Amino acid sequence: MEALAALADPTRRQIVALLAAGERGAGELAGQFPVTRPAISRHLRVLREAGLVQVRAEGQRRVYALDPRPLSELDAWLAPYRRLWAQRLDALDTEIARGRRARTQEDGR
Amino acid sequence: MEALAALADPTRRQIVALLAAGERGAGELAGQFPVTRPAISRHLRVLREAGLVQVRAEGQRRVYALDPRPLSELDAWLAPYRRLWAQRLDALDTEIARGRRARTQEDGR
DNA sequence: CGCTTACGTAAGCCATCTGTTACACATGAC
DNA sequence: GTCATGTGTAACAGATGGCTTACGTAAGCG
Repeated sequence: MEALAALADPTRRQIVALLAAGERGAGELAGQFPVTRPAISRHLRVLREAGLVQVRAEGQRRVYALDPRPLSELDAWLAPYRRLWAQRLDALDTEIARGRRARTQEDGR
Repeated sequence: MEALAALADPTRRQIVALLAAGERGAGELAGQFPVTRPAISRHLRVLREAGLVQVRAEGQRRVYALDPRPLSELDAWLAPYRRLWAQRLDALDTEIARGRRARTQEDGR
């Protein structure tokens, strides 16, 4: 789950979102953000090391592409928790009622 | 997506995993980790501020419970990307073959 | 009332992260 | 070759993060 650390940064999430729409060159990406190009270069490095993006050289340009596999891993990590909110949505009223009843008894309120 | 930053830390992910199995007191949680209790207290604070856990006082104990809503948000954030790896799984063989041709000349499967 | 238990918080230390400016180094145009 | 273009890296400053050792505080017990 190294991807989580990479995705913790908002700029990197935006980069990922941009790349989801298609490949882009490094400079082209950098132009979308209010920070300097080296800063974006670093972000790209982090994303690369997390396996979230892949680069290929195209002449003097570096073209970045999203690699969705770590996102898929994240999805898998999330899977076991899904029943928690599914349950909550399915039986919202009863869950809340049950919880409130239990609390009320305990608190004596 | 503040939850992503909270979940970037492995200890906090473990806490979340523990709480997925049921509520626990702060000390009980701290006992599961090789760090000191104040460190866990801080982690719990971060999780609380990210909305991932809720606390209730039970006498002098603080009982923590997982709140799955931020996880659900994370799931929603992830949703638009799902088509990417679904697509990729379809064409996995070709993708991998192309990527690895440089290293392995062997091509059995 | 003390004393213990179960916590949270404050202060300080060190590592890591993010940003900047300055620089190195290929690629392409001439 | 010379110069511009595209991009990564180095070095540094400032902020943030996580850990530890005190310390504060409220709930229970005698």
